[in-house]
Amino acid sequence: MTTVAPISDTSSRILDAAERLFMAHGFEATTLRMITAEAQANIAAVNYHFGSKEALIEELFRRRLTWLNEQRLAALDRLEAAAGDAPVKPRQIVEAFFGVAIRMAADTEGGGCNFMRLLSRTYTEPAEFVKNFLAEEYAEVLARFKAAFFKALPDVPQEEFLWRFHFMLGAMSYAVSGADAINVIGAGQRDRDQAGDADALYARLMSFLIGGLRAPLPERAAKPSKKPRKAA
Amino acid sequence: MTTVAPISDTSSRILDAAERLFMAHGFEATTLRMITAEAQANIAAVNYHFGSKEALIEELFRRRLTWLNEQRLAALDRLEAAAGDAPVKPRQIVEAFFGVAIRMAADTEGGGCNFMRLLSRTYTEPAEFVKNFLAEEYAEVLARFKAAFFKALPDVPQEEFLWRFHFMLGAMSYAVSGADAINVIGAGQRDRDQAGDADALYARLMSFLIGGLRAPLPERAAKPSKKPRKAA
DNA sequence: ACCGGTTTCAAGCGGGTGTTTGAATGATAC
DNA sequence: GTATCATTCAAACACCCGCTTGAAACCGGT
Repeated sequence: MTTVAPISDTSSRILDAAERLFMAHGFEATTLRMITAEAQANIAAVNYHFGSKEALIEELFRRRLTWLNEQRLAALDRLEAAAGDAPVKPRQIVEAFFGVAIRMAADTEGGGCNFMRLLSRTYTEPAEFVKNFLAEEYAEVLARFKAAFFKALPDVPQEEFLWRFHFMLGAMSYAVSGADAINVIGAGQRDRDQAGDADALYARLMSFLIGGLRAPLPERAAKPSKKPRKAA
Repeated sequence: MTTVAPISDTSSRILDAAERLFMAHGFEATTLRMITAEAQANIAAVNYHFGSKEALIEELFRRRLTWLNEQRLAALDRLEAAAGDAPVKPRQIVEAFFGVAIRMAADTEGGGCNFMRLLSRTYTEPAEFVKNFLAEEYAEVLARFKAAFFKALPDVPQEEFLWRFHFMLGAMSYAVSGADAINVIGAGQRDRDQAGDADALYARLMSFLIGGLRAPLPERAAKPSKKPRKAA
């Protein structure tokens, strides 16, 4: 049920363990020894199969991210084919981009859940090589979706839209890493209805994203940046 | 111009350096030797003044976060006093909570900028002790703001609102850590108008947040979670 | 049965980590 | 001037890191 055919038993066991542990502890705090212990492999296996810890991380992202972005592009292709020359509706583009991701985040058995939470956190990761790698992996899909959005929202200045897209990514990031984090703001006492969770989260996030995307444009310099607005 | 009176020269130099370096490289990848080198202090000074690396991190958050949350509570106090028994308008509550943060993120001289970007990233940080610490520090301010929101949005189910609040936190997180990350999605070629940036970002984020917060409620189970919706 | 190539393994490498120590230094009070 | 305290410092501590090594184990083909 994994996304990708296993190259070797050991190396895919390592990838799965790494995915889980990186998600749980972060890149730096997760050691190769933790990974190989969980994968029941020798520590030398990592360097044998991947070459280095960095290369392991890149391979880990590649095996899921290419599939994820292919799905996104395929969804966009379908939408654009169906729309002909007319622009695709913004909501549909949003669904094509974020829907695939949310669906992957709901996959608890195949491990897509772990990966999506890792990916979300990684978008703001400081490590240089990760940033460069992600920028490269995302280049095509971002170009396509940006173009589609620009066409679908001709009345929104492009820079304004790029920020809103950025905000949407942030909201999605928190959405998928949220099953834990939502406890921080104190919704923990709710019993989680496991099954409906994914659909409900999807619907919630979509409403929020569309609402934000279609919000009225801010009047420039709306508020003074100093604080002394005394009362309402 | 720092937020807090320096306990000792050395210890506040260490805190400032740590803030900058943690922001740039993350907690694990930043070593005490890097910090003390930048702060022009001996490496033993960290353990002398703070006790451990963990304690340094906690102190680093404490000195900014208490001030930040006091400002938030004071802003909410003013709003509630002005409103009397009537509920405060949602937009004002959003501004009280996120406005202070955005303003702090715009403070490049005092280092508030570094801190806010660090804080944003930390909300999804895996390290256990950080999560616990943050949950404790946020407890009061979250309780107050949640109550205010519930009162201001009686037509929104509380669980629905909590998720939207979570999404808003995500959007803000990306907003403040975005000056870098926005380059990933390719807005880099824009020349950044340094001065107006903070105000413009504030206005943009507010529009987006309010739009998302006030979006129509999702009809439950809006979409099938399987993917075979063939075309538009 | 023997071989060539792939994979696993225990052990070890150089180096960096957070933390500790005990002496040197500085400042303050009597 | 000397005793007292807080602070700084160089050096070392024990430990763990990512990575390498060279030999052992496995395995299909002939």
